Amino acid sequence: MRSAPGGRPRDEKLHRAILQTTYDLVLQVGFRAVSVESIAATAGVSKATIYRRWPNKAAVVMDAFTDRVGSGSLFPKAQSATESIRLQMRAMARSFRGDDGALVRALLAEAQFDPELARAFRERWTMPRRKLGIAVVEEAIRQGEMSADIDPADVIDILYGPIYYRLQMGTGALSNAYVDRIFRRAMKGLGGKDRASRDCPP
Amino acid sequence: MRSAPGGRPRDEKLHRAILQTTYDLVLQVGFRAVSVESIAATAGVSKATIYRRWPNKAAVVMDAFTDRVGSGSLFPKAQSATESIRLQMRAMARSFRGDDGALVRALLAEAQFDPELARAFRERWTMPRRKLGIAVVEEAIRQGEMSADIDPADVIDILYGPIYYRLQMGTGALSNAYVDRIFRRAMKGLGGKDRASRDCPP
Amino acid sequence: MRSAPGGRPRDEKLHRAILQTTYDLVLQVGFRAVSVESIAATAGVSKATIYRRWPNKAAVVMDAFTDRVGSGSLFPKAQSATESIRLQMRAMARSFRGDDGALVRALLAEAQFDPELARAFRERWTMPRRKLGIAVVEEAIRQGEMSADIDPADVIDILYGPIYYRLQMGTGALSNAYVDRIFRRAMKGLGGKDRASRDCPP
Amino acid sequence: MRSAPGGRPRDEKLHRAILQTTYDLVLQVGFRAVSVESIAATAGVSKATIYRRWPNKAAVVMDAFTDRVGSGSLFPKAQSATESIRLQMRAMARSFRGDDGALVRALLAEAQFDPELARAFRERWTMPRRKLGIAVVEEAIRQGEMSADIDPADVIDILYGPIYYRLQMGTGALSNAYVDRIFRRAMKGLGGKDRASRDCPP
DNA sequence: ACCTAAGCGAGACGGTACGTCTGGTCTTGGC
DNA sequence: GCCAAGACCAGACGTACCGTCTCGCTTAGGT
Repeated sequence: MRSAPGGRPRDEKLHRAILQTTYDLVLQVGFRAVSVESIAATAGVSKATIYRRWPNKAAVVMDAFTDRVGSGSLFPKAQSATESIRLQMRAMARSFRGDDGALVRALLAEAQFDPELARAFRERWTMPRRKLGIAVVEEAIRQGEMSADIDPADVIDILYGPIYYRLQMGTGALSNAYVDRIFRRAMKGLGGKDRASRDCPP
Repeated sequence: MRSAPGGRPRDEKLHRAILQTTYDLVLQVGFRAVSVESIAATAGVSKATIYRRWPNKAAVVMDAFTDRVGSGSLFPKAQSATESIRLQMRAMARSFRGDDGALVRALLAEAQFDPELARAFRERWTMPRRKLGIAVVEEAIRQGEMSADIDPADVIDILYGPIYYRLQMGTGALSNAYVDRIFRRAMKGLGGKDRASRDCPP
Repeated sequence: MRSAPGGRPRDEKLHRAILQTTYDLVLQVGFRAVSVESIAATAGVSKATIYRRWPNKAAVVMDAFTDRVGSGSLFPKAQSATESIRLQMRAMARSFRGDDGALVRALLAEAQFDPELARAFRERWTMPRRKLGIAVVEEAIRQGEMSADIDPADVIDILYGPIYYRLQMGTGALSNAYVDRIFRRAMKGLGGKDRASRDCPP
Repeated sequence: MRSAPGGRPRDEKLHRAILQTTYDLVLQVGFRAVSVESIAATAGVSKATIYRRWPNKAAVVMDAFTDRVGSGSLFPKAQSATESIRLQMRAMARSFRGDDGALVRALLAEAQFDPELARAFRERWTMPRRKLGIAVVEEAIRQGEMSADIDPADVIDILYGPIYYRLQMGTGALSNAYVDRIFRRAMKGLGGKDRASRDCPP
């Protein structure tokens, strides 16, 4: 078994510089207006260096983004699991109101045209968050805060679907009030007075 | 006010031919791969003719799409208002599984980069459906099928958010089963024990 | 029978501007250092406009060159046909000492790597001159100034071959004295005193 | 004389391997299509190793070429000095019809853009051959086969100029017949009537 | 029956970015 | 200290679309 055959290693400083530049550029002028050429020029790097490391602009931006946001401790401690979820929803909405919102919108949009990016977005943004969320939901179920007969993944969809929906549709602000309303309503259910008789078709 | 001094009127056949060609092309090769040039060439029309009528590709595709789907009779008759909503959710999921899904994904994605398209998408796709949906929700409330203290718009977000979420995230299939699960769970609420006894007695 | 189907005609001013710019650039910085990009930038023209009209840099330079030199009245009037040839050889040598020399060297060199350019060079530079030269040689033969049993094409090769040779090899200056020497010697023949007996192998 | 101060000596095997690879590659795909990278890759050598030994591609090819052809025994023995020249012209034409022709064309062409290569080509190809040729011409003059009042260098130009001319212009094949015609005509001179009676009596 | 404004096809144009390629230099770690 | 490997900067390549424009031709209305 012979050792690796040599060759100059990639320059990690460059990596960081490119991602930083990319992040800044995207926020300044928007995803569409950023080009690989502008990233290269701004970062003082040749285009080839970028294409050696990423297949296209979207991949660079994806990296620049996930480098930033990480996948860290997302669910704040709270009195209960459900309360932790509510706070996390608020935190996500808040971040969507800022720079992250623009990036998530752009990346999620671009992913609709680029299967590889879609995969990356799912693996590096969506799924880590879903997994954390599902764990908290399971805890909530264990604590009896949520029904036992529930699929945790559905809970995530019901609670977070509306947030992404507003982010993209622009039907209204992603305010804390909105988040709280959605949360409360989803917890209580939409059904009316005598709902028991109706919402359980045989 | 002077009268129009003559001039040749727009050719309506062309309009239809262009939209038809556009629709077909987008389905064949995808939104990204379609260019105004390819539409013009395929439709046997000059680029100028297209740019005389639409500001850019997205607008043409938007027209081609809404021309097709209309905003017609969306909520099927059913035993109850809530049941009508459920059936409509199923219908939307079904259409999202087909060609419409690809188009809605592409248009919604593109709209993230194009405020004008975003406006058009909202006005011609999102809002008509929301309005119909809200009306049905209001009817449901009147009938006591849904709580009186609810914002109908939130109901729409909670029920449809998850559908768009899956459409774009690709976290799972938009099956009827999924739709039913989301619907039932949203109606019942996510909350646990203390309400479980009322929800679905064995 | 309908007329040509329209379309915007090429802008002739642009054509001239591009060729002029190209010519100037090549003389300033040399063939190799000129790029299509620099031509476009200097001429205030987009790259696409150049590529719409020529397949590559060499073709532009070829055009720029032949546009300049034309294929005009090359053989000056003189007392005799042979004298006309000598004067033309001097004229060519003189032009090779100037800008044309650099261009002919570059184009002939580039043509060694580009069959299409080679064809163009032959058709637009070499052959027109050869044809004129051959006609004058034929006149010389008619006038008894040159042997009757001679292939005029060989005469051109013998007289002009050395000029191109010096142009490219750099073995010496293309002076009038050199041209005259080559001309006189070629006319008289290389053979010595008793050459008749030797240079006609049976 | 100081001893070598340590350090690893250059690997001569590598040198030969690189030149061999280069030669083969150039013949296979042509001078233009060969890059230093392709030579390095094919020879299993790093680019740096090549750039450590030669300044650029042309220099490598130049070496690969002269390594092959040498400057060896060029003028065959013959009955007379002039006949030796004729046979050498044939030999050169034959070699130009083969692989060497392609290489000489490419190198001479490239030399038009690269003064250093031009110098090398002159010193290692052109001048050795010219010197040998001039010596033979001087011998021919001593033997009375050529005029005494002649510059041997001009003889070389007149006889070999046409061969290079055809090699590059592509105005016709470099056949033995062509060579013989040029040789005979140059020996006899192009001039007409008054000398015709002396030249080749029937 | 004109007349005239506009529609139309064709396609040239200035721009801009793409992703690829090569040239020549430099760096790392093994031998 | 040479080597293979290969990262790096620089910058041209030729292509593809964009959205605008100009050119002549055609075609309906208004008079």
